[in-house]
Amino acid sequence: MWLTIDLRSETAIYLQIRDQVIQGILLNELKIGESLPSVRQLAADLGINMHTVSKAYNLLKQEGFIQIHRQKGAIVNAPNSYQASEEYYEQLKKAVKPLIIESSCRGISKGYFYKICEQIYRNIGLLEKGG
Amino acid sequence: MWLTIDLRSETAIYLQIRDQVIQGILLNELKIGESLPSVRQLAADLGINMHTVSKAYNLLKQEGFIQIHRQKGAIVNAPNSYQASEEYYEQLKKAVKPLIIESSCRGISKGYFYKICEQIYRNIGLLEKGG
DNA sequence: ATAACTGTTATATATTATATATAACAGTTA
DNA sequence: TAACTGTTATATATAATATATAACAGTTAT
Repeated sequence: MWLTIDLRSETAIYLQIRDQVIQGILLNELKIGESLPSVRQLAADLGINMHTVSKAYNLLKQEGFIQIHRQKGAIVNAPNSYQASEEYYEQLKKAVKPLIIESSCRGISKGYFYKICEQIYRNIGLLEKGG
Repeated sequence: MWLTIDLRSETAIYLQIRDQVIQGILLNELKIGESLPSVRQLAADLGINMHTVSKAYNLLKQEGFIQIHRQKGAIVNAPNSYQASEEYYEQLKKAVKPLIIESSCRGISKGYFYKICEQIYRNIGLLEKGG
């Protein structure tokens, strides 16, 4: 299973699932039209409650990443369904800003911040399959 | 007062205070050795509870940004007290990574992501005084 | 000395978010 | 008919956040 969770993490379980599904889509581990495990199946695999998985799936649906069919289950959407919107740009800015402010305050230069980002991008690139 | 809070924000009040104090330090609105308002004073100004302010101050103390003296109040530390540590680098990476992953998944290129960061850095630079 | 101010501690309460536990429902598929 | 979907409902537990009072111990100004 490509999905793992950390029960001791400060990040809520349903958000960990959400983030990893998004990562799976980016890395092409989850392809367009592909089905995610059923809420019961994934919950059993991870040893958590069904409703926690359901919460993650519904969030992903609300954000456009997947569709949920009553019978077919959760299916990965095409990229146009979750293309960055103006609203998302603002949300992203609001999320990045305090990180830049604190890191700057702690003496991390712009160049070094970008270096850290480069590491992350490189790390994603290495994981990415079939470009 | 240079500090404002948004009660409807998803960000906890005590974290909003923390973030703005850090921003104040970065922008030199708060100088080394300068005192922050007392917990009671700031709470009254913001129309919130004393303990919420106290929680923010204690977090800032724990992170090295300020010192708290029983009588003198909360005093801004010198930069060496909150210089980025190896632990902080890891924390920063962990915070930035999901943002890069989601934005990439939503079709935002590395170049555009940096453009957004540039906007933020420029915005900070414009606000910065006597840098 | 007294009053006014510090941060701290303690106790109690309320709300919200997160997570779990069961159970049942309605529809599909084998 | 049996086994599987997501969904809905109800109930409970825990933790985080925020507030409300009250008191304590030490400093500072009057």
